[in-house]
Amino acid sequence: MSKSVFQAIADPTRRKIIGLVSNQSCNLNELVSNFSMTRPAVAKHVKILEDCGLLRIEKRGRERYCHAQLHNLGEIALWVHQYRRFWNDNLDRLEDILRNNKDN
Amino acid sequence: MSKSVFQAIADPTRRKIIGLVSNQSCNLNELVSNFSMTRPAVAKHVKILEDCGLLRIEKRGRERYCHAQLHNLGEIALWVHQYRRFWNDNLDRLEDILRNNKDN
DNA sequence: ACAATATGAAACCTTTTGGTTTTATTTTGT
DNA sequence: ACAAAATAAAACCAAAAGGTTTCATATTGT
Repeated sequence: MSKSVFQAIADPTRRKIIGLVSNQSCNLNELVSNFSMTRPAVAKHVKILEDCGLLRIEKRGRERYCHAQLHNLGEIALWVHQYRRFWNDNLDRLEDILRNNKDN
Repeated sequence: MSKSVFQAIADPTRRKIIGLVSNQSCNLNELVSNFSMTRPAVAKHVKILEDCGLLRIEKRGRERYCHAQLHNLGEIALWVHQYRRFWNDNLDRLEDILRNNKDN
């Protein structure tokens, strides 16, 4: 069963994977070298990220290149966004400013 | 052991609780009436949210009022924010606009 | 051709998670 | 005073999560 994006980013290892591939696409072994766990463990996390669309796997010979594909994080951004008044009033001001510059 | 905010919002029930109390503070029983699970189950979720600072419990007689306290969501917003270019280029423009209006 | 490389997949294990039922405690209304 | 209400807390349980080891498969370099 495929997880939600919320569940996907709940795990620190997966967030680190996202950080790594967002910086530079790489294959599984390169990813693994950044962690102190076995390759199958990292592979599972990659699979989960792929399943929920946060990662794209490009088959290149015997290697699999992992590319960040993070537009689904928009769902998180949207959800958090509705509560922004709880921690940052300035963001409301920012929206006002955007509205006033609509015609730029 | 207290969970991370990322873990806290991974569960749909907890996100719903956040939605409910952000709209209006209420006690446990009022919360429970919104779910088809037992009160102890909801109470556990509330406890988790309280532990990671997303909920404030006000003791009022024999009741416990739950208030949203969502500034810790800023951590999520910040994390997601760094990847915004992956799903919405307009937000970069928004930042530019903000910069240009710095002295307003 | 074939050893080495990069990976997938299955079987297994332990801990965590999300739920339940049961019991106890504190506060309130009459 | 005392029954009802609101909750806390503990014991328990099944399923999911996160890891491991082991084995199989496809691709590459020499």
